[in-house]
Amino acid sequence: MANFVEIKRLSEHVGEEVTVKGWIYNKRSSGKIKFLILRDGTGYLQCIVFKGNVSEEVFELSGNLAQESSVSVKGKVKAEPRAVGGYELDCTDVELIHQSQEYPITPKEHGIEFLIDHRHLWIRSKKQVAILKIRHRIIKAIRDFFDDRGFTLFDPPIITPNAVEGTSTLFETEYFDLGKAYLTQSGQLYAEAGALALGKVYTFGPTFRAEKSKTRRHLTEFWMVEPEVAFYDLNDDMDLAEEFIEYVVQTVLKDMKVELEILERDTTSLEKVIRPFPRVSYTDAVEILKKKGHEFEWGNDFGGADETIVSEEFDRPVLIHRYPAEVKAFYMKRDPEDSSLALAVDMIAPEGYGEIIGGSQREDDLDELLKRIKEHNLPQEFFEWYLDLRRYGSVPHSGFGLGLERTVSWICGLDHLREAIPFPRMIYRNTP
RNA sequence: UCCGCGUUAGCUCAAUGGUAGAGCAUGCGGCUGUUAACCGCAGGGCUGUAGGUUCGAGUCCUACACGCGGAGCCA
Repeated sequence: MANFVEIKRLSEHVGEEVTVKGWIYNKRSSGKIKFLILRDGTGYLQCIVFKGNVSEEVFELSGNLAQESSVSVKGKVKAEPRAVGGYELDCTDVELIHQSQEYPITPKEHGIEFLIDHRHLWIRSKKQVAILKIRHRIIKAIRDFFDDRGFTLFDPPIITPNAVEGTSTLFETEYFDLGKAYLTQSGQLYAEAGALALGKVYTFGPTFRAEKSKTRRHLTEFWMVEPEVAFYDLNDDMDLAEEFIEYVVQTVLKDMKVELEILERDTTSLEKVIRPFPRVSYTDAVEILKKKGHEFEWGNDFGGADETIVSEEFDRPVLIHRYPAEVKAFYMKRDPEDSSLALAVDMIAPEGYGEIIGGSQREDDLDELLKRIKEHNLPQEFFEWYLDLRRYGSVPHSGFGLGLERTVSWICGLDHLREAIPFPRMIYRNTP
């Protein structure tokens, strides 16, 4: 047991003399009294340094502490409604661990360019700490959800010899004597192999897209969860996605109230994320667009603006299913009732956050899949192992991918994905 | 790749074509309950780069660089 107390546990020590270690978040002074706001990653604590209660040296030191200096403070814990967090520390001693140099991120406003240049320090700020804690809670909720339902975590390779979907551009690398290799853009094909081995699996890891996307909804490196289940059809897949999103959102609402408040997130929209979610076919969604006076030609894929317009019809995430096969990936199964449609589903988050889930029932027929690979001009030799899954006990199976940062961004109410991950990787930035 | 906007103090921003300014941060001083504390004083500038127009350019024009936002693509 360490010899200091975490700020979030101070309520258990009212009246006691304790030691707290942390960093100077801010300070104020008024003659013979100084207010040090300490942060330690678990919370914020107002430390009172009265002249007379401490030695002359400690009083002077308290006035000279630069922002973000690290200190160890000793004092008595008091309940104090005027202080942040409801408790404060009546200091008897302040020990300097390290005097900070002039800290670049001041308590005033900063521009995004400056903040992102100082991302390694920016993550110490109150809102960023709240976001990163919510991100962690979301990750845990995701893992709990699948673990509790008998899924096995199945880690796909990150280095792959070929494009999974063939549509996006990939980060390329030389792989010893074997020639070009690529950073994965999806673990899905491997998850399918896993599902036929283990029944229910999910992958959870980083994926990479070298597309020159330059929007608030894109990162070049992002985390994705991809469940894949044997014997599930598209409807089962949608049921799973619905239950999953409801669980994640409601868990965060329940456990992360303080952080959501720090972010000033209006949670009324999140509170409505309760099953069942509306389900509309692509064709119906096109009708919604037309009805609202937007020009749209059946057969095109939805853009971000189109998604938002459709989602505004509903008060919770909406599932759009059965897209034109033309705009979807080669591995998606065609709708037996209309072969021009793919058994695909996207989930669109409310409030303009766009697509957070993309999934489908997979093509399980060998000949159909061979035909698609040819149509898409994909190199069949790279897919032989994938085709084997259709040669040896093929079954209907389905899955989806959830973008972690988009989910974090939506739940936290962020206006850009770059704040949803500790160190974002974007087209014109790979530092810090 | 395309379209739009921007670049002035460490940071956030002002400044009719006519002497370069404020707040925060920093330093010094004041204040016994502050809440992005407050009050006083001080230091701090090749106005992104290179050209051009003009008696005179932070301001107008051209090019370039960098950044931000959006489109396409997608999670």
